[in-house]
Amino acid sequence: MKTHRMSDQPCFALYSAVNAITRAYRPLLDPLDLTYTQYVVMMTLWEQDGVDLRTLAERTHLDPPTLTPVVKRLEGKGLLHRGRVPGDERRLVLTVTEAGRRLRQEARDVPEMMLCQVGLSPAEERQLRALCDQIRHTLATGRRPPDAAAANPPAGKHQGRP
Amino acid sequence: MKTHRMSDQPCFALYSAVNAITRAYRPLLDPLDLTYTQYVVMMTLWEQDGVDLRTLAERTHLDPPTLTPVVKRLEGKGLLHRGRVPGDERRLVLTVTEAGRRLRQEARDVPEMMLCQVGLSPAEERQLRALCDQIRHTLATGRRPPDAAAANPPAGKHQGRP
DNA sequence: CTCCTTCTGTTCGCGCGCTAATTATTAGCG
DNA sequence: CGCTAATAATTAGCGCGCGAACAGAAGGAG
Repeated sequence: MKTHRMSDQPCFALYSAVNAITRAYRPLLDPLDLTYTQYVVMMTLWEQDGVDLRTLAERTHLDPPTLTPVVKRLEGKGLLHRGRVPGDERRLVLTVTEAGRRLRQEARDVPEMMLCQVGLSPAEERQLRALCDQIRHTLATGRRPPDAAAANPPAGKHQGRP
Repeated sequence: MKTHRMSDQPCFALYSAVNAITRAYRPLLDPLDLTYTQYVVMMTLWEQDGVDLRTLAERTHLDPPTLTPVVKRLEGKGLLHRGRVPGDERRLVLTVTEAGRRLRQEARDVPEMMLCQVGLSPAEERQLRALCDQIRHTLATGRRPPDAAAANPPAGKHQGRP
């Protein structure tokens, strides 16, 4: 019988690391009056706004029911505008306001400060990002990406689909 | 100016991967009537019970205010007992019940099924665990572990402490 | 013994993150 | 045109995860 110790589980390591990162982000984001999720949403909209809620959900990998209250709070802070597509009253149009663009300048050093706090080398960052993206992709599609399947055979016998 | 695209941020990759993992765990844990956090707590107590809340908090890397309602729900399901140290009414003693031990058998395949779903090779698992443990340790102690500091110089100039 | 400090656990308040159900609007089809 | 199906967003309900404030028991100095 294998160990099955909690500390040996990669998922638990990930889970604990993310909790630690969220704690570490708080002091950086408190001066901006943002939570980490709100920061993720703003960062996504800074890249490209004028999108609807579903598009935002796909780009953040979050669900619409999670995002609805988040964007409402961000609208309440005056950082974005929740409009509707003219001609289709169902679809939202999320637009960053002038205040939201100003906040972008205040937040411009956050990613680099965060990277330094987690203390990874550039090579380790790339490794970690690749592994996490692979996990997310595998779980989202239900199978491994074809290129990784050849190079790195998975561990056990409980394949999700044969 | 560097990219600062959301998809380039290792922290965002971690955050999204953990959300995906939590979603993936749900169908595995629903038959056991456990959430992922409850599963983590039970797994930790299966390793060693008879501990107090602070010890459980250290081993799960969670806070007492998070764990109090979790262990109360687990007690409500009859999986563990919340007693007090005789002679020190402050300290809890968390003990797995007979039903809790039975659940351990039902849950014995969960870790392996989970590992297969995330689709990592054993080597990738080790890499990921090492990176996550390093992040958590760095953020918890405020500096990098001495061995890693020599081998992998960190990226930028915003060192938390000089 | 009494005050005061320390330690353990709990409560409070807020913001996610998700599933399921609901509402409102549009598209499609006869 | 009118009915139905679809689509987009929201609401409802639950369980974290955490900082801050609190309650109560134990320990220690005078």
